[in-house]
Amino acid sequence: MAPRRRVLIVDDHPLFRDALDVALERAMPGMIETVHAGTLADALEQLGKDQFTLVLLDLNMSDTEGFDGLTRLLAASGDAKVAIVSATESTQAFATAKTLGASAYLPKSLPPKELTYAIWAIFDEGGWYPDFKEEDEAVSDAARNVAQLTPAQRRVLNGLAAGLLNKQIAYEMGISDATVKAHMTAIMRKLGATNRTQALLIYRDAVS
Amino acid sequence: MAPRRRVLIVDDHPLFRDALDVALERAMPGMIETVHAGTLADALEQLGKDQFTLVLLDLNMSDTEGFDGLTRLLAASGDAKVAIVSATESTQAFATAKTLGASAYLPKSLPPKELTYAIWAIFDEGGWYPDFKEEDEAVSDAARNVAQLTPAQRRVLNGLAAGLLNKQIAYEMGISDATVKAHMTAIMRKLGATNRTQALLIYRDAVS
DNA sequence: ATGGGAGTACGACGAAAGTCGAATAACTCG
DNA sequence: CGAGTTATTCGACTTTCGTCGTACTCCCAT
Repeated sequence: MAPRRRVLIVDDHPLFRDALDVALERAMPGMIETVHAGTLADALEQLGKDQFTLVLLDLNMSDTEGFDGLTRLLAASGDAKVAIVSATESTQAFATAKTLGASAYLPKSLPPKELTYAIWAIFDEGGWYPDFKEEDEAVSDAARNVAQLTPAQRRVLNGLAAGLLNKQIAYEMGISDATVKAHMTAIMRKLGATNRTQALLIYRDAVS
Repeated sequence: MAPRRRVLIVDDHPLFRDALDVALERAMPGMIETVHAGTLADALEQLGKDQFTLVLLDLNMSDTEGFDGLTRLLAASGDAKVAIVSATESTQAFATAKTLGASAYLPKSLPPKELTYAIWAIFDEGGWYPDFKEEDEAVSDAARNVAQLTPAQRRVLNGLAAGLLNKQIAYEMGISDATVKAHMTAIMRKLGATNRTQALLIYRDAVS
């Protein structure tokens, strides 16, 4: 008999966490033990306390916007695989998640049967992605550039994508705005932009 | 017998102008007289000289980016209807074109038969649009806000969407950067943004 | 004609963004 | 363990942005 699996479900919507619970139970009855986390902070705390086999992360959380949470979770997850659950289902989003290191990408629109199959694939084959062909060079370029940002830079970039001032980003991150500016400079260099507007355009292109 | 129709084809790609020529001829053999324009400046000049029944405008021209050309053309077109021909086919683009006053929107991917039908519809019913349901409130809101921008403001906004500095936009428009800033302030007020980053996000949301 | 009301244009000033250099921590690799 | 690399942090300067007041034009409505 296979070992019991511990899965951390990270989603700010309790109903949706339950839905994922049910889906996991249906896919592997009695084999899975789940822990719920309603915020990213919660999730990171749980990961610090216990070992998990898999983390299911909702990308569109109020706590953490975009791919910021993914990298932070990946950094803290140790051996656990991280699977994205998201309402957005563009090939760019798939590609970015894959490049960043997510093991799977489960669109919320996925039919129950395919979801079950995807869960099997995650445990048996190490991952699962929707069918998509790797996009043209330009798109992968942008995604690759975004992928090589550091966690702090990614958080700054998310602030930018929310239309925030450096000062506001600094407050949210608990650092000085001088630091945010330094991060912003690094971001622009890595993305090949000369100002924040261009950086935003490139970023939107990569993750849209 | 119906009167002869004069159509102005505005596209910087000669091959594509010819293709539209052929499509028009196939839809209404012997009924249509066309004039070609390779740039927006050309088109405006032609509109000044002659009367036209219809103007076919390519949105993605090197001369004029985005919906800026559309409003300028609408202002100069007098009685002529203006139909958009474009490679982008998002509902937002349709909605924005419609709100700005374009009579039709012809995606380049349109099959020949439907294109023929669309041309008939433009002349007989006054317009044609791809099937799309009016999007949720927020999107229409953004489109409506973009629609109420003045021509100069629209050109500034296009510069912003290209990632340009105010100084660069000023050079392209042949005005001082102080004026560009004034336009930018007006744009942000109309779009409900507090800085250029937010303005860009709202704009991208409206026309993506 | 004359008085709004837009639209466009500009200068000046305070605020925000971006650059440069430098210091500290954390991590890797021989 | 020490050396080198990278991430993060910040302060000081310069450049760019955004606001405010103002002026000029055009239009059209009373």
